[in-house]
Amino acid sequence: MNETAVKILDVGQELIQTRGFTAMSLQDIAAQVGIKKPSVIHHFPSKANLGVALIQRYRDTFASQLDAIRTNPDKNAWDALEFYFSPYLQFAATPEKVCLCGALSGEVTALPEQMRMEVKQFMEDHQKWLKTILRTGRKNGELKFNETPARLSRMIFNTLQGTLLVKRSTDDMSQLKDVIKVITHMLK
Amino acid sequence: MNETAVKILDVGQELIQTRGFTAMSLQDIAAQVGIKKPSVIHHFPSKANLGVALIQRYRDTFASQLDAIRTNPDKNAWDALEFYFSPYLQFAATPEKVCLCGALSGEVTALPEQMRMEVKQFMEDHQKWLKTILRTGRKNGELKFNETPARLSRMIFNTLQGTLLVKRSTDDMSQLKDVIKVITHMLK
DNA sequence: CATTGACTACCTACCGTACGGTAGGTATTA
DNA sequence: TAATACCTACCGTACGGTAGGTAGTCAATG
Repeated sequence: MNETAVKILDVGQELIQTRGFTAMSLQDIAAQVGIKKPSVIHHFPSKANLGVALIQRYRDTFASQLDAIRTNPDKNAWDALEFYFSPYLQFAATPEKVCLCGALSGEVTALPEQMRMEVKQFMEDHQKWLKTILRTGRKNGELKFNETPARLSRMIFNTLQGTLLVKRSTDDMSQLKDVIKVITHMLK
Repeated sequence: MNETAVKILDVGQELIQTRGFTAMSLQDIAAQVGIKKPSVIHHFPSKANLGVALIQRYRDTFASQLDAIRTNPDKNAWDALEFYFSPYLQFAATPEKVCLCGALSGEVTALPEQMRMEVKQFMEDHQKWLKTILRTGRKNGELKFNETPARLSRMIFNTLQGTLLVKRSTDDMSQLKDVIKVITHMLK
């Protein structure tokens, strides 16, 4: 993957996170990268293909980072959770960015099927990772809660995703801080 | 508001809830209503105007129903909450429908400003209503929780919105049921 | 060592399609 | 007669994508 292709993915991802896939055009991407529209197609054979590549990269980046912290014996459950919250806090610090897959979830039925599958996989990955952290964290006595880890992991993931979207729509940064506080209290 | 205009709003709302605003065309609406595209414009001067009218109607319908149950002395906090959950459960029972404003939240920055304002107002209305229910419910001893009503109302609303979107993307109905269970346990 | 051929990255020019919206007309009703 | 609801025909624009060409890189070869 060469430099231009990476730039295309970067710009495309940012545009989806801020505007959505349907509302983003190849022309928009080309302009921000500094090339012409057909050159985008030269690197990715279609918009759908670009979309898939972009989610895959996003998924992989998360997967390797989350895996690293999960298997690191120096990191406990609270370290892992704090790490997990950090990208949400980073998105929320911008005026318009949300999670890539959260952004896509609103128009998921208008997406090519391969993209739908990637979005689904992303969500299942994250819920599964959270479930593992919750289960082992409770076993170690670091976390305390009465729900099943499966249910609680869904609650946490869905809340964070929903909160980013609501935060952007209401332009109210305290949404995310409030929600993370509640989640934290639920685990003590 | 005549019959055709109402049908246009109905179809438009359904299309946004299932596909999104950007991905929905006036032609799509016309076809499902059984008229031609310029006739849609005859009833609503622009797509943006239609979008605004549609959210306003959605907001008003919720507002009057939520107000009715809030001020009804025969209904307690649990009645109100159960009532509030019901539309989410109805949406989740379909394969593709989410909350109108949840659907729009993913592409909010690509929307005309008036629509953005309506979406924002919807979310603030709902969070405020939930806050009131939580506060008075705790005062009456019906609900028990340690968070502030403000924080918890945000958590609940954002979770329900996020869960509908995740449910549709993952095609997993149990997402919503799990989350409602967790919310219920949090209030007991 | 110079020439060639294959490959890559990028371009201009263009295609068909679909979009939101307009102009202007007809039929119906009050 | 005036207003409403609807139509056909059309406009300009923007979209995703294609065709075909240019300039540069680089390895193989006479």
